[in-house]
Amino acid sequence: MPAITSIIKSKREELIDVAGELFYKQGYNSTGVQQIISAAGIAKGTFYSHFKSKEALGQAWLKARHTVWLQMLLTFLDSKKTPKTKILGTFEFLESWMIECDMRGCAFLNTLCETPDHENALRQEIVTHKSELREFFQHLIDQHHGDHSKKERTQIATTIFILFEGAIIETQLFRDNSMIEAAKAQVKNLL
Amino acid sequence: MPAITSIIKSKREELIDVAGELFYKQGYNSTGVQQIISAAGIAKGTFYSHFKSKEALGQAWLKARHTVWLQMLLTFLDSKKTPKTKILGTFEFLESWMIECDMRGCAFLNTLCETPDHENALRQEIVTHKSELREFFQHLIDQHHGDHSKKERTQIATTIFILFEGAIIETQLFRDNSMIEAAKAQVKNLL
Amino acid sequence: MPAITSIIKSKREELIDVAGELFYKQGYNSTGVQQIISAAGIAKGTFYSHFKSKEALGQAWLKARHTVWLQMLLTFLDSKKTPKTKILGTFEFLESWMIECDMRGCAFLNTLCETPDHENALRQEIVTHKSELREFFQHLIDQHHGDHSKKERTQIATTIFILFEGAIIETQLFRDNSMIEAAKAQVKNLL
Amino acid sequence: MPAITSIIKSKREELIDVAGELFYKQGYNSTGVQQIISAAGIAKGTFYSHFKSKEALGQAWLKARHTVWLQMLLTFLDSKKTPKTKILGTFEFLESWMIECDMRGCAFLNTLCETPDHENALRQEIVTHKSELREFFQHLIDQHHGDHSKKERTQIATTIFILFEGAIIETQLFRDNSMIEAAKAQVKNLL
DNA sequence: AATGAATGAGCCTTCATTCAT
DNA sequence: CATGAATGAAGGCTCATTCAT
Repeated sequence: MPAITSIIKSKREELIDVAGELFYKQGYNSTGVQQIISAAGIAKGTFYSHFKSKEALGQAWLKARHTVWLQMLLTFLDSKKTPKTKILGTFEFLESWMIECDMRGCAFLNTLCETPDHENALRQEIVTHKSELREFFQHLIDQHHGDHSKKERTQIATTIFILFEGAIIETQLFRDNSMIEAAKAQVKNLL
Repeated sequence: MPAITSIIKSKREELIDVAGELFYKQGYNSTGVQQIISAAGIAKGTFYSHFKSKEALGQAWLKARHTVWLQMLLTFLDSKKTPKTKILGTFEFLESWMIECDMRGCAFLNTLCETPDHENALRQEIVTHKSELREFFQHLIDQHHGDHSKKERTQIATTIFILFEGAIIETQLFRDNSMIEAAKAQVKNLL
Repeated sequence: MPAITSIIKSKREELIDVAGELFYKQGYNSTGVQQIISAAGIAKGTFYSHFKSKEALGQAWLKARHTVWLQMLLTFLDSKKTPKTKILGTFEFLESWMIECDMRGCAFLNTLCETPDHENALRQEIVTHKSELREFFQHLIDQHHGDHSKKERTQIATTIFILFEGAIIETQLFRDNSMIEAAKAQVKNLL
Repeated sequence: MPAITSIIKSKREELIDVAGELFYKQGYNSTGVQQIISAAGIAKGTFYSHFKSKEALGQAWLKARHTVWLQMLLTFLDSKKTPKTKILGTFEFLESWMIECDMRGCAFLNTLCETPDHENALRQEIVTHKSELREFFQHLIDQHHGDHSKKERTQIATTIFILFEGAIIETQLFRDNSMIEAAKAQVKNLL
């Protein structure tokens, strides 16, 4: 039985799941190791046999979250067939995501704000995630605006990225989707 | 004598200053009351005679920060004479501010991300600050685009606001001013 | 009532007493803060309002121990009237002390051996204590051997000091007073 | 192949070596099993298949250290041809040893001070080591002072032993060789 | 033999707040 | 108005050892 369950999900992965949920809901700093192990039903020492520190768990969480989130987005966009509809769909995804998470916002941006020290180990995961998100927009814009210069395409993709990010954080603050609507409307003008 | 010194700066204001610096640098949650009173050179009890809780101090800090920050912005924009140059100047202000604060970002957005509970007392101050910032852009756009419809003007001001916010948070992450440049370039197109 | 008891012994001094007993019996490293506060009947936070760290308590302990120990020695030597009998009396004191403490040895030497890092804050207290003990022997030898050269007197006092120290540590190991006897016999030859 | 490598050094011996270095540098109590296995590059279970406890490893370490240390001493004394020069040479050995180990002192005395419980299993190894060291001096004195009575010879050998021990611990404290010099000067007078 | 997950008590220290002085 | 002792839960992490694989 342990063999079978371990095929399904390793203890390590389970720990990332349990901790990740708490990290997202309560914030990384506000979530204690004690709380994580209580939720996971394991002992302190066991935790530290899987992760050398809370920070290492935090890193693993963000790494996993990057994959999961991107997959969620791509699944959402599956029905959209053109670069343009995919880009606009990304903002629709944002709307449904924000409603679902009760406007909790982005795990990466939240963690960014919680880590003033820019040499913090978590920062690299955040940089990676956001870089790839910008790349995602860039890729779609390159397809959609194939006739524009590279410089123009970069400017447009970056603008969309900034609008996306700004929309996330302001939705988190104002707790309604009006900012996403405004961002999406502007994006439409750019396409 | 106390009257004179209190004209210069009251104990309460001094406390807000000292705590504010720590809150901004280290984050609100990561700054302890003990550290604040040590830095301020006062006793525990004294602290609680000025503020009923750390949260109350946090509120006072954000309230004061709103005023100070806006004043900094307006001073920066003093030389700009038109709505258009004032709006673009706001992004120039952002650039110089981010360099000065070593890309620490916005105290309000950082605190937002640290307070998952949206009923947190600090949230109201953040909402107020960001609402007024959006209003500030709205006011300038209303002047600049007097011929546009109200709906159009709202859309443009909101877009600029979102670009401003997104630029802040991404500058904080990537630690260079390229995002502000991109945002400013887009704003230029809107004016 | 609190006023009166505080005249007799402050909480801080009581804490040093309680901790000191544990430090001596179990060793500095093997005594936890939790155990100290349990024995003292106070809360964790209270402890840290009196001492900024366990190390600070350790320093205070050794500082106090130096005074107390020297007083014990001087009291023991009160009946001895000449430098010679005082020196030999010091070894008699050692005998009775070792019996009383069940051969636990010297708190300073024990702590020395527990602190490999020679920059450890406790080390200075140990150096001070042992320096003053050597000085104590020096003073008595200077009186007893007033006709000898300074160099000779220094050599003799240092020898006695080394014999004293060696006798302590070996008594601690072999758990009988034979080493003290041998040391004392040698000291007799030097006087 | 395992046979050949085991001729060179068994896993057990390697473990003693690795642990011993840590025990000596950091102290027995301050060195954790985890640190030992990390340094040795083996797993927890492997460790406990070689030693039933940390204490058992400690015993093995001291047992080995006794042999190694004595060998180091004898090698150092190889060039000394008389009992007298061998005894004085022992103090010269002490000087060079203390310099080499950065005044870390004697592993046996350090461990003695870390083990308040005199029934501790490590104590026996320490007793054995120090007893043999005293015997070593006794042996040389018996040769050198063949004309003295046994009682006199015992007194002299014990005195030298105590001076040696006292010199070790005070060199550890004061971090210079002056105590060894003084002890050696006194020993000269006894020969 | 060797692995490393599991245990749970313990490490030192800080948390925000209260309250008697 | 100021002081700082008092609280006790919580912070992240290590301890020596066991045991199923």
